[in-house]
Amino acid sequence: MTATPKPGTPVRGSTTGRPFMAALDLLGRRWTGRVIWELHQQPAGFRELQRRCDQMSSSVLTTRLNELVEVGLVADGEAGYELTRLGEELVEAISPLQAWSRRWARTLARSG
Amino acid sequence: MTATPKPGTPVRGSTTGRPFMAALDLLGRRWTGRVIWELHQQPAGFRELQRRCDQMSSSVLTTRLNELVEVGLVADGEAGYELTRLGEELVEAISPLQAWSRRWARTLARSG
DNA sequence: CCCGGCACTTCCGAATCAGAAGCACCGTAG
DNA sequence: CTACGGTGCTTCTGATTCGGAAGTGCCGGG
Repeated sequence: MTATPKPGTPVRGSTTGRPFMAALDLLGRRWTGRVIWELHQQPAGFRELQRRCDQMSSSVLTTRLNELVEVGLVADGEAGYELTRLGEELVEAISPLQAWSRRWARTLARSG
Repeated sequence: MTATPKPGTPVRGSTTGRPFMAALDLLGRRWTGRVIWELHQQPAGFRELQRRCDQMSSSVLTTRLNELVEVGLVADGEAGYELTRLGEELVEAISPLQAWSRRWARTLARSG
């Protein structure tokens, strides 16, 4: 498996390991954002999470969960998988994206 | 090529086409976030952009640029490729990620 | 005409992903 | 005890996507 991107470690496309680049790399993997978002809505076990992510493949879900645990965004607790404090902070950091995406939809609807 | 994710269109992993899911899908492609970020720093032509993105492959850069133009985030102007207003708003929407990534780095450095 | 730079495009091997199937481990019911 | 359903993976195969080198066509200058 490809190395999980972490700040301080050189990642795909950046030899410096700048935290922001590592974050872009981590988020730039299929399903990563979605998994984080769903766990923010509600902690869940493996299968429920898989259902909520439109039946994403179990093999990818396994690797995503491992990656996210490894970098401290997700923990395996009593309620199943759940976001850590850091994970919740990430959700807050990308939550403006929600409002933006609605603007995007409106703009595209008018002109595209 | 896979369809470019757009709000209102069913996208990979979501039959509803909810704008936010489309945004997560779009950003969840390799290099997309980075390309947007670099264009925000400074508009650039194809080759300069490729250099600034750590020599990402030209084939992928071409498809990313086409996708981003298609969904109205990037335009091909006088200074080369540049973000549209919508694109700049997206950068603002994800800019909290910068501060977060630094917290992430500090936290991992202590405990990971 | 020749050269260099640019913006791609094409090709192919490698990495990643999707999807189905299967496995081992519970806890409960019989 | 055995059977059974649910869970969290793991494995496998084929499709998609990515990486990287090479090539193409189009300027503009000399």
